[in-house]
Amino acid sequence: MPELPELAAFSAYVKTHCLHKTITDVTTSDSKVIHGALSAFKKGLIGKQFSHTERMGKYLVIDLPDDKKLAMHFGLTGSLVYTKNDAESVRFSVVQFIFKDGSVLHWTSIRKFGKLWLLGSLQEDKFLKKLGPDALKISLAEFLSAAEKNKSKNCKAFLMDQAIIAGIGNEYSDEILFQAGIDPHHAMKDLSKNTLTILYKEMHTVLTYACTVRIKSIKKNKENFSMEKDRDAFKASYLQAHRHVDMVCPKNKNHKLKKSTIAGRTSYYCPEDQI
DNA sequence: GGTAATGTTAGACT
DNA sequence: TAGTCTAACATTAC
Repeated sequence: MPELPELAAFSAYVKTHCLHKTITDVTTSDSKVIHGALSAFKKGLIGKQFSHTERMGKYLVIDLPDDKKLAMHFGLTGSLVYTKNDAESVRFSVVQFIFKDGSVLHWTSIRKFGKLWLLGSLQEDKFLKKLGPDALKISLAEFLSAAEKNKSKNCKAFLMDQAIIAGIGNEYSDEILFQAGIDPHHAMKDLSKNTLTILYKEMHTVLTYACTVRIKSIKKNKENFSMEKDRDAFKASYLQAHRHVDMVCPKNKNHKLKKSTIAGRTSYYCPEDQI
């Protein structure tokens, strides 16, 4: 689930609860999610403070002293949960950052596909280095030129390719294509310049709106927020509330959504409104 | 109990 | 060679 808007919410969450507090310990129930040796990871964090955090695509990058950084990726099922004390048990908590005041930031994950690692600079990391421009920062000109370079690529695969545009995953690619009225089966070369411009604009509109929804819900819940429970937070004209649920097209109640595998992923779309 | 699941990557394939 | 596609990863929920 964690795509660009969720990452924006995680970033806001860390800023609200975790900055400028000394880390007294780092514990984990499964060190394989930590890149490199656990001892080095702990050593790099204990006694330090988070000074700032930013989202980069689907990665969260937290600043530490001396230009060091902590990077997190959430995989399919990752989240963050902050608790005021270390006695509270948190479901699927895998890594715990314990602060001096007794509060804890839990990096949670059901399937443990995500990863955490320390890096000296952004440039040294092979994953971050491979990221394309952020979906909310890419210009229309860059977007159009990327479309030209990836003519034969399927449009949904294009949106989800982190090396082309960073931050979009399966759910939001469906939502963006739905709002743009584009059939997800198309290759990029099938789309006119005019259609590509609509796609670009919808990418912005959908992601910006989703960011406000996610940030609002993370603030409302303060601690222990869950995004899964918040599907209904999206307005009715969005696919979010209908996929998986009633399968009714938000644009026309007489249309039924279709589920099929496109670009290797489970996709939901309206065969009548997306052409 | 079988199946699918919101991400990424290595390796296979064309 | 380069672009594109598929299987695998680990675990849970339905």
